[in-house]
Amino acid sequence: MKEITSQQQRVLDCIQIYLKKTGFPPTRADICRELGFKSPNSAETHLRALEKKGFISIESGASRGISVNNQNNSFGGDEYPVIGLVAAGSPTLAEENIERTINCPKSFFESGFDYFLKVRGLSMKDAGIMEDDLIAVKKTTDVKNGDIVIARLDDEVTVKFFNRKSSNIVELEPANEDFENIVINLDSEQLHIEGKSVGLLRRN
Amino acid sequence: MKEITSQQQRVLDCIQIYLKKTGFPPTRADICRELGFKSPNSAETHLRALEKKGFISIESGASRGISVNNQNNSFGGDEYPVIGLVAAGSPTLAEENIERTINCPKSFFESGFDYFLKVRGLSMKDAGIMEDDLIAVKKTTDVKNGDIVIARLDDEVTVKFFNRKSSNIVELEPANEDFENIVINLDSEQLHIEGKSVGLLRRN
DNA sequence: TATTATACTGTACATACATTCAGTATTTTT
DNA sequence: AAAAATACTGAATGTATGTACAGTATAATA
Repeated sequence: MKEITSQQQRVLDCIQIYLKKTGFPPTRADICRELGFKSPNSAETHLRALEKKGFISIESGASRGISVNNQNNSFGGDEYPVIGLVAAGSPTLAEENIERTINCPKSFFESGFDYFLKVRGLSMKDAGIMEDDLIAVKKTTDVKNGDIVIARLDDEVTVKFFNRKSSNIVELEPANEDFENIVINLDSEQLHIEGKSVGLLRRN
Repeated sequence: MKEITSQQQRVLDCIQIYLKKTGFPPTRADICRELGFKSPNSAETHLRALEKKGFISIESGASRGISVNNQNNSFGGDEYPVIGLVAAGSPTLAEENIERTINCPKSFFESGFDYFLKVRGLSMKDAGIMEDDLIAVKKTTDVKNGDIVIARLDDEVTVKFFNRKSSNIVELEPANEDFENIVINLDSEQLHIEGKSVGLLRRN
């Protein structure tokens, strides 16, 4: 792979952006429109240069027959928000709570998921959940005993094991002996199940 | 999303396969060729039906202007092997050691990685690494003290903290008080560093 | 029973597009 | 100093391609 010029990089970027936006590659005219060229041959020569250098492949005669050879791009998946687990306040998908996004396929965690929750504290450390880990959360209220749930009590959001003791008693159990069980009487207290953990992602 | 007929499913599959193979969507004629239709209008009507039902979008007038709306496909990334951490034997990429593969972008773990290693045992549990977790391994021998490394002693492969005590003494430290440090004298013993952990993936 | 959706073949046509040729100019390499 | 690569404009052309129109036939709905 030879080195790329700045203009060729612009054209390559243009192709990638167009692909992500529309789902199919641009025509020569599309590239001209995006980059301000006035002749389709401007795009053509850049494309041929990119092909010669190995960055793209061009199917001869086919309209929009451009494919980007470089496969380590993160295109193709969705952007999933990373939400900080703040001590107070619910983990909503409001923009101000989104720290950043991560690109990965929806099917990455088996049952699908909705967002990543960034973990604070060590209350679940014996379950292998450490500070700054990202929990893949599936929004659901359908949880079973033993599930790791994202629960909200008033404005406090927490990650704990779910354990229904009786029809009106739920225990939220940490996985760390330094922390106490939280016993909730549903008759007198409000418990919101935001979702449950379906996976975990840690990036060193 | 209404229900799809079997023929429409065939056309949709055809589009996805064509996309994966070539990087751009098929023409009506391409679909006919793939599925044995003799008139481009056969493809056209199926496409319009798929559009009406919401499975695809069609950019009017644009050649190959088909985009698949369903985004939970895992296309676009690479396939990374998952290697079982057997008590004896090195974690090679030989086919017999590959349990399965996972599709994700190379850039998913910041510095890039080479394969997933499936964890056996709890020797690193206080580092949040549990049984059956998948460690993203980057093949390298460039490791620093405190890195979690995949090390091989004779035929024994293990995941531990790396700690170089002196020029010829290396300690491999577990993150579990039930396990002992492994002290290696490089003068008398062979230590192979297979790589280091750059991330972790857990799927419930 | 009439209507709509599905599932095709076959022909035709305007235009969307790739591609070539002819220039001009600057920079880089040999 | 010559050659090759880069970076464009502008015009021209053949064909690749979307799409409409005209049929035929069967199954599913209303």
